[in-house]
Amino acid sequence: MRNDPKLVEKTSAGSMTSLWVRPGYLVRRLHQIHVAIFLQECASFGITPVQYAVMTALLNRPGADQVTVSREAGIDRTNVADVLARLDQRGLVKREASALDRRQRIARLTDEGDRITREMEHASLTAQAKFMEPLTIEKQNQLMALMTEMVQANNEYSRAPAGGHTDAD
Amino acid sequence: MRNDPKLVEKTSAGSMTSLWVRPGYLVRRLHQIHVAIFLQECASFGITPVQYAVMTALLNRPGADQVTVSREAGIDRTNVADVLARLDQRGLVKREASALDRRQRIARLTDEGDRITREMEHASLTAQAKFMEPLTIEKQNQLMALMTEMVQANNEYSRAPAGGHTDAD
DNA sequence: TTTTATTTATCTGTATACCCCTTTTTAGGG
DNA sequence: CCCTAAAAAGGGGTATACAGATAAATAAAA
Repeated sequence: MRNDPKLVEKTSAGSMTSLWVRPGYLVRRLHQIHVAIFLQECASFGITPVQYAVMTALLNRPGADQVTVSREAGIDRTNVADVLARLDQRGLVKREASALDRRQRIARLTDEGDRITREMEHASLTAQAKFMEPLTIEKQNQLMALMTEMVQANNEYSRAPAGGHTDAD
Repeated sequence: MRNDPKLVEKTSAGSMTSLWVRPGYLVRRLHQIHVAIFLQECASFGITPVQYAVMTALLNRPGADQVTVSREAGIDRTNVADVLARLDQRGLVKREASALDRRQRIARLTDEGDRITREMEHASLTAQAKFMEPLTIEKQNQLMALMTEMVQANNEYSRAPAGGHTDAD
């Protein structure tokens, strides 16, 4: 009780309240925490959450261009290029110019990249479980449903439109 | 219906499923979206969410050292130093060596920093409302409760321990 | 076909976030 | 009192995230 952060009240300020009532603060902390758990759980692979997202996107869509990967993984276009460059440098991804559209740059997992992506699935699921662990199963489902609703509704914000699907499938 | 991202299924991969069932993906997107809305709503001030968190922390605790600010705002210690340096450069914060403990570097809002922090409260609340808008009030409360529970339980992860309170108050 | 608009990628610059390591200062133990 | 452990800050390095601008290629319109 005495330790409940929500009890923190304004001090010198006028109407300032605790950060704990700000959705943005909680979302930011949640993100920090998830990244920390993921990195801890997947330390042996040396792969970040964003890199893993890109790799699974390429697993689902081999030979996708950067914009497609960006939409698939919900990552900024500019950033996707950087991430792919790092993965390329580590030999997990190879990139080549598209024959169909010479503006596009096609990316594909190498054999090692493919292998690592599949091997990481277990660690990834462990990280997820550890992250959600504090909540009961029912609350976990509630949280997932609420977050999904939020992301879908606000999808247009930020430079990561997040298609998740394509009509041209 | 046809547009529901959750309907995306595995393709070439073995057991890979959509990113939309991964809590980490949703949290990352939610964070991206919140930052985008905040920056849009507070564009006239040129202040980022993290800078705003630091400024309100200093409003609540004038003359705090960097570690205290870090805990108060839930921000990495190293990062707080960078943020304070930028705010100092813009004349919103002034820093000085502590007289009590010469290891510490004390930070304080300038008059302009104080003024801007207070002026931003309205825009900040608007951004919050816009962010949560897609949900009903009841669901908003549910989401806040669930996120608070998660952050409290996982508080130890990431280098931003987030005190939020002090026994020595 | 020439012009215009759009798309894709790249480059520069800023800001967050965190790691490891070092320096300075303080606090504690012998 | 000295010496060691701990705390605070800083520097260097990596990785995300996005804004703004430019260049190249394609698509659409005149």
